[in-house]
Amino acid sequence: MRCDLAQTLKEHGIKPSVQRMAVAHYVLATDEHPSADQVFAAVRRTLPMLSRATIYNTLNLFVQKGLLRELVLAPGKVVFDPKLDRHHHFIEDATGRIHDVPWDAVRVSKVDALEGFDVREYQVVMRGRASRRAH
Amino acid sequence: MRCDLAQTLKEHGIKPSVQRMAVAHYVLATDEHPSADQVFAAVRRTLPMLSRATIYNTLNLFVQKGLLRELVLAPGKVVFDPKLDRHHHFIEDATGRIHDVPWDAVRVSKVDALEGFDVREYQVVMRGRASRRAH
DNA sequence: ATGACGATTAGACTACGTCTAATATTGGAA
DNA sequence: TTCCAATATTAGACGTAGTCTAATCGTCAT
Repeated sequence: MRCDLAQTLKEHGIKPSVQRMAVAHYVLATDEHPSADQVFAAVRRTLPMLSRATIYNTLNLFVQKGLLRELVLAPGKVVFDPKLDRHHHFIEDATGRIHDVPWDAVRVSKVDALEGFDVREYQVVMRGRASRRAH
Repeated sequence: MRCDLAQTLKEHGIKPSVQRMAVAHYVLATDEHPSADQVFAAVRRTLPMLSRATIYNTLNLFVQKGLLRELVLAPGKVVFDPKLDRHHHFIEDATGRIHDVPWDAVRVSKVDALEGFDVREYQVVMRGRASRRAH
């Protein structure tokens, strides 16, 4: 996977660089939904001179190029999600923790027939308690 | 409607006050999805000494008491929505404008059967272009 | 009237994100 | 290889949304 990273970036029209590789390495590998600051902290461990501006530039570039999705699910919580496959999201009331919900776990119908709207993408956002083991 | 405002607040366990009435009057009447600052600006026109802290206190109180819903639909855009009936949301890519989508316009199934999650509420968030007249 | 409690106020403060100007890196052309 | 232009990165200043604090004000029950 490591050696494919540069390739993955190029496929999305992103010129690879040390910093971008490091960000991609972290953010594409994790199961978490990290915030910009979490990414900053994590990548900084391997690249201590990394600047805050670069993190934001890079994350925004990735979003723009379709490599990441930007999720805004709770006040003050912007979070990034590797855009591998479509899925929905479940947010725990108590902790704010975000879980992925498989695309097929719920079914949404009639979205395409929406009068007056041309839906490019959609997702279901659910809130509540995690009733069993944390997924 | 005007004279019921105090009653509405009390029904939600909120002690009425001049400031709270003014905020409620604006935020429950509008069709917009105003941000905290929009509410601040609007209510200030009638109550010029109103402080920023009061707006946030009041809006958060209303949310906590179930009178409003807090929507976080785009980065940096927290927005308030009178919690009258359930509905979904459609966000225009170009403008960020938020439209209500009637609850019955799409159908979501299987939400209650979600393994491991106890869903308290959910909504569908859609993004795309408004294809005809702005709803 | 008085005292206690809650609401409101102004303004300092924090956190997240953007902008700017200067420097460093890259890739291509000679 | 050397040079140039274009792009990426950096540090730190800046902007903005929202929170916190301490003091003041209002309300209500006694």
